[in-house]
Amino acid sequence: MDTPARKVDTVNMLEGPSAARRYHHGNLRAALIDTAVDQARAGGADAVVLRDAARRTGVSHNAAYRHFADRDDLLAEVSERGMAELEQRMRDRLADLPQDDNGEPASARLRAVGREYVRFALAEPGLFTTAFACARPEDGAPGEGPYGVLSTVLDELVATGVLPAERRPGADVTCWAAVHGFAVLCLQGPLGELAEREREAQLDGLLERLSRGL
Amino acid sequence: MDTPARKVDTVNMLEGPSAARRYHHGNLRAALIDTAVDQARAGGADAVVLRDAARRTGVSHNAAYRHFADRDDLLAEVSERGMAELEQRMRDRLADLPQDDNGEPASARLRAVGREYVRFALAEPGLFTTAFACARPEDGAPGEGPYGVLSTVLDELVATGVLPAERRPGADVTCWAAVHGFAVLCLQGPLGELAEREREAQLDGLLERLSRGL
DNA sequence: TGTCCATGTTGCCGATGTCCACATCATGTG
DNA sequence: CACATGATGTGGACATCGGCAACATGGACA
Repeated sequence: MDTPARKVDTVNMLEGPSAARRYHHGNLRAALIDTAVDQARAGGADAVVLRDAARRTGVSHNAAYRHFADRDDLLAEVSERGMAELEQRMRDRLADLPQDDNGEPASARLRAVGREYVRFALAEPGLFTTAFACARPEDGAPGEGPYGVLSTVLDELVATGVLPAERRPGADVTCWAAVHGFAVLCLQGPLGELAEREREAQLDGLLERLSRGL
Repeated sequence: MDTPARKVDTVNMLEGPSAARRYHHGNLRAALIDTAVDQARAGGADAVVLRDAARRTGVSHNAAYRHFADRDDLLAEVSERGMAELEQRMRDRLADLPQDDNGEPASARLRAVGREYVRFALAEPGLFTTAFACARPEDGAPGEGPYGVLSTVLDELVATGVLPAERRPGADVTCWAAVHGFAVLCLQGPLGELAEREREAQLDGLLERLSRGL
C-alpha cells in the first residue's frame, strides 16, 4: 500500500527515526511476501524474482536472505498464500448458499464450490499455478486447504443422503481431479481459447456428469 | 517471419558416424531438440537451458539461434515432442486391446486410454509438464494429439451404443479434465505422496465414476 | 573461379541467484 | 553506563543464463 517514498541508498546514516525505522524491525518478511505475491499474480512463478522483489520493497537484495533460505523458500510462502486465498474464496462462496438438510442444496453447494475453484484459477492464473507448482511437500494437512473444503461438502452430501456412504471414499479425489484438470486445461491447454460462454457450458457439463457419477 | 525455402529441413542423422564429425549440415536443429527433450525429461521446462543444450550437443551457444527464435521457440518444439509421445503411447495401448462391436471392450478401451495418460505423466513428469506448459496456441488441431485419441474412443462408445449420442457433446472435455487433473495432482499436488497401490485404487475409482457419469 | 548466404564462433551486455565480508542497531550483561 | 553479541540490512563478487552483434567459414551456384 504505502509506497516506499524514501528509496535513498544512504539510509544507514543517522536519519529521522520515523522514516528509517520502517523496515528495520519485523515487517520485512511480510512485505517481501506481499511483493512476491504481486509478482506471482502478474506472471506466475517465473515472475517471482528475488532481486526485483527486494528492489520493489525498497530494500537491497540479499536482505531477503535474512528471512528466506532461498528463492524456493519464498516461492513456497507465495504458494501458501495462494492456497489460503483459494480456500477462502471457496468458503466465502459456501457461506452465501443455504445449508439445509435436504439434498438439493447439498449438491448445489458441491457445484458451487467447483465453479468457484475454476473461477479463481481463471481470475488469478499466476497465483493459482504458483500455489500448486511450488507447494511444500509437508503442506498436505488432511482437513485443511481447498481439499478440506471439498471434503466437508462431500460429507454433507453423505449426511443428507444424496451420496451413499459406501461411495464416499475416493469421491474427493475424483471431484478435485476433475475440477482441477478443467482449470489447468483452461489455463495452459487447448481449452484456453474457449469463449467464456462455451467454457461455462463445458464446466456445467462436467459438474453434471460428475454428480451423476458420484 | 520470412522463411527462405529451407533446403535441408529433414534430418539425415542416420548417416553414419563419419558424417557426424561436424554439425555443419542439417541435423543440428534436430540434435538440439533431442538434447532439450532430455533436459525436459530430467527436470521439466525449467531445466531446458539453451546454453547447456548447445554445450551438450557439442556446439557453441548462439548456434541455437540459427534454428530457434528464442528459448520459448525451443520449448515449444519440446512440447510438441512430448505431446506426440503421449499420443503415441495412448495409440499403442489401444492397439493392444480388442476392438469388438459390443460395449464392454469399448468402455474398457476408454479406461485403458485414461490409465495410459496417467501412466505417462508419472513416468515422464518433466516431459509431460513441459508438453502442456509450453504448448503453442496454434497447436490446437481438433482431431490430433491426445485429445484426438480420446475423442475417437468416445465415438466408439457412441457407435457401440454404450453412450447415448445426445450425451456425447462435452464428454471429451470431462474425461480429459478428470484424467489430466488426476495426473497433475499426482505430480505436484498433495496426491504426490500416495503410495502406488493407493494411487492406482484412486485412479480406478475415478475412472469408474467417470464412466458412470458419462 | 569468385561471390553469396547459411551456419557456427567469439565477444559482450544486462539480469539473476547466491555466497561473503562488513556496517548498523537493539539488547542484555559486566 | 560501557561493551560484547546476535539480528538485520548493505555492497561486492562470482557463475550462469538469455539474447544481440560482429566476425569467420564453407558449400552452392553463377
